[in-house]
Amino acid sequence: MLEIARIRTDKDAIINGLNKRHFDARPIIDEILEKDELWKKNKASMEKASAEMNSYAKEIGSLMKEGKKDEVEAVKAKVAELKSTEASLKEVVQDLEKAIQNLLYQLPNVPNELVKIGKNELDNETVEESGTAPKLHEGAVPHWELTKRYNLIDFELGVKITGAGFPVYRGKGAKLQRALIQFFLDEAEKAGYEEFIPPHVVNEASAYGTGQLPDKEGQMYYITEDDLYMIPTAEVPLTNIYRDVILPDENFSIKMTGYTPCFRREAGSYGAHVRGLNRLHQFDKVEIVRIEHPDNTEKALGEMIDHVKGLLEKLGLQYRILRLCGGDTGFASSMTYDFEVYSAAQEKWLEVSSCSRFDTFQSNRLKLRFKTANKTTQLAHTLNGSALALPRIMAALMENYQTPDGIILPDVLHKYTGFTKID
RNA sequence: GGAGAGUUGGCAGAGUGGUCGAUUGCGGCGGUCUUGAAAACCGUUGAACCGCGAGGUUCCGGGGGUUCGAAUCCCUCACUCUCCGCCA
Repeated sequence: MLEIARIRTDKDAIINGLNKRHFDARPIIDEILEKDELWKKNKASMEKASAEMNSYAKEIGSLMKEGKKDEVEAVKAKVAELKSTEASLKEVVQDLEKAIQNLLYQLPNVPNELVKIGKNELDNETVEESGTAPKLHEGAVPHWELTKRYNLIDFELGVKITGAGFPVYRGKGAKLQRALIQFFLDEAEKAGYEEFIPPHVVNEASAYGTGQLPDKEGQMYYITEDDLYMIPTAEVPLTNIYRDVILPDENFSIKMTGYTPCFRREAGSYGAHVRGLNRLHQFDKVEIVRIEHPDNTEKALGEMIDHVKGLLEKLGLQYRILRLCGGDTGFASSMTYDFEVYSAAQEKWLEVSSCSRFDTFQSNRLKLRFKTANKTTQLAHTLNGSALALPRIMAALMENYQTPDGIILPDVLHKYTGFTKID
């Protein structure tokens, strides 16, 4: 959520920035500013009435002590009028606050200056590309054939137990998945991230804190009986660790990681997009989250990108990095880099990671602040990225490392899996 | 699931209708003393909003009510703890 103070001072910059998303913010911002002016006016009158009432109340207090009953009655009469004035002003003020809040919720984050104008994924810029596509043998097949051939993942069994999009991993498939999680967590720890195992369901306040609510309500599984949401990513519980926190000074750089399953309803997709591991309702992911001083955000994002690159290089997967255009950048993000690995058998790029900076968009909702040198409070910056999402990594590993004799795993995984080959 | 007790500032913990945004202790910060440190002593120490400022308003779990006046009384919701039951 954008800060109202920033809208007051930087109106034009915000409107221009949001144009890069093809989002016309002007009508909303004009309405916000108009209501904001009214709010200030009414609030000032209301506070003036409150101040008068407070002083009368004190006066009554001292008159009571002196036992001047009749004078008390006279003062009470004066208060009665003020009270109804204050009550009606209060109603106006609260209505305005609610309306402004609702308008603010509609504004996405302002894209970073590096972000290019654009409508959708076709306008994303490729900023880096590594290696070349592996040459597969004659008769190479997509991962959904391989999972069946080697009995690694049973999609039909998941349908029986739960429904589409909830695969059952078994045997070496389950082990490979667990090995990758362990590998990713170890690498994150080496890079200085503290590991957490957070709750997999969160309350409403947490879902608001990171911006899943109110914009993406339909994306999350909702447990009505207890008013809880199943997490769509570890970003939600991890970032919310710092909800309503004021860090004591400016010297901080908080680095967290966590493995969790992620639950997404993902309504409205079909066909090849959801085939096999390409899109699931439940999948595993290791997430990295950072809370940074605004001066350090750019550097932090760079480090996260380098970390993800390192993982993909160790796994020997060809990848490319995209800087998302305005229209494709997530609602809360000011800049997002997507990592895609090349799936040789499907002959297409699969998104395996997304690293984003949110600047103050999340921290404003979270009330995540730090104390500056001169004792004021300032909003911190939040960032997060996948390092990495498991299903498409699994898919790419299986497809790209397949041979006529089986799937030969990259060296780095051997100590985690306990086997080198799936056949 | 049943019964009871709670929720106050970074923490501990007072406060049951009127100068209470809140006694006190610890912690933090500044100072005196000291070669330095500790101890002792003195001072200081929550957040949000409006305002150039002076200043004002709001916040004692959330919401609502009673009252001229609420941390304090009433209603309601949430959460925490204790005991019992059930159970990994």
